[in-house]
Amino acid sequence: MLSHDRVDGTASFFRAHQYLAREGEAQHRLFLLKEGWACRFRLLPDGRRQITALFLPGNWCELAWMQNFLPDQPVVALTNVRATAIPAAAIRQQCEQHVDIRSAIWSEMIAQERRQSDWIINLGRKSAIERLSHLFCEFHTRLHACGLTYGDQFAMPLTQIDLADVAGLTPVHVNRTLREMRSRGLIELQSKWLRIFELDEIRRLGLFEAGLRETPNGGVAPLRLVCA
Amino acid sequence: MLSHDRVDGTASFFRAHQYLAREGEAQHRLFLLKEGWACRFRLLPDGRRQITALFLPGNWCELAWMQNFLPDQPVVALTNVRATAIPAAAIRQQCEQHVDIRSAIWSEMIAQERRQSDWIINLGRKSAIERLSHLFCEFHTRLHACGLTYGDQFAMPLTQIDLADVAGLTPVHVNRTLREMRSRGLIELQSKWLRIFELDEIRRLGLFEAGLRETPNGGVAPLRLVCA
DNA sequence: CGGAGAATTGAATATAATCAATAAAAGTGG
DNA sequence: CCACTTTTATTGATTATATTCAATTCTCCG
Repeated sequence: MLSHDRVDGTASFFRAHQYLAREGEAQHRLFLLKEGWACRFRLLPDGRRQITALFLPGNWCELAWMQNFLPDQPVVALTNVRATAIPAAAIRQQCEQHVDIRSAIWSEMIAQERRQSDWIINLGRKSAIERLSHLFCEFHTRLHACGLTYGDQFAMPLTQIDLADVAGLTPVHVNRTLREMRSRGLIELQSKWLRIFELDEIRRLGLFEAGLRETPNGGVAPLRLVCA
Repeated sequence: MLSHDRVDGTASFFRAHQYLAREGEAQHRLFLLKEGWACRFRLLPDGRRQITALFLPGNWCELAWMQNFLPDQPVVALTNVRATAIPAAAIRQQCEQHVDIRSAIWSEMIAQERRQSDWIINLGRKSAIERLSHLFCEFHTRLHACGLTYGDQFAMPLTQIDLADVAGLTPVHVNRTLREMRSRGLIELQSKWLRIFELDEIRRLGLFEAGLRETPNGGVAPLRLVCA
């Protein structure tokens, strides 16, 4: 669909726990994730951590760096990560020249904002089991979009500590909530592999609205940038 | 700075509680707020409400509509609102043609995303008093940027119910927390007028990091679109 | 095999929600 | 401008959800 011959992407690899970006260190390349999970987070002075975004295969990390080279939050790999690194300037240039790239970037940005909005709703108004249910639905939808689901199951590499830092809970409470979900026959989670038995029921439970999320760019073809 | 002669903005007025946009109703104009506050929110089936964004004077409501005409969340005026309505198509066109407009829009988008990220941290990891403190700092910073603060005080039109729906708390708990803040001599809040006595202390308390937020566009002049 | 991080469970505690009632303030219409 | 209604603010008492502290077990990895 798109020719990106002029975008010189560099293959990059990160190991789990390795930083893709640090707070305040200029970042002149964006990463297009090919494989693995990463997250953006903030650490409060007393050690509390909140994950503010998850980057999954297909996602850009981070579009904001196109405009502002100084990340205000660190990004760290949660698993081994394979990505394509592309100079911010090159993307800007491509953006200038091609309508469809512009549109794709813009759509990705809006999708990101929408997920953030969902998280706000999650954190502000939902119980622990609702939050985790919603989260699992989100994972399923996002991974499904890039062909990484296998029916009702998929790789979910987050530890309970990570889940806690996403869902705004303590690891202990995440543990108990997962137990509850397991005992109710809703999910199966072991060895970083998640199976959702009752997707519809979990969607209801998590108040997940898939419909709206399926067309984040309102009819524009969901073009995905692919780099060399 | 910018000539916008080709952007035909229409003056629009809304009364408090009037909808600027409804979920699923196509929205072909964006609003540039001149005066008053509005919010975007989601209502859960059982009545829980979470406000996911606040629009203050100077803000666009909403940039996402440039790409996607169908809002996925309603926007309602919290006070009387005066705004300029501009066709999404016109903004897109201006965006295509002018680098500085493109840059300004992009910066606004990033600033919005950053505020959302802050809210996630707020909701996920902070206590009630920390959340409200952070919120008040955010209001102060945002209003200060458009000249609507008077020293340490400013108009803060949210009811305790609104505050609760922003901060992910119950109105009752907001009430008690405000009482606590008052009794500690941190703030004064009456008749929709907020005075912050100890801004530095409230910033510490709310874990508010103003520094990062002051330069949302990384050195690019903070150009603000002004319409006829 | 050994060690570190992760998962699990119990008990006690804390923060915030819920229920309920009253008081104050703001909006409405005559 | 005043009576009336509705919304908002306030407080107390009780309950619920989630946290904290602590200890043990399990898993993964080198």
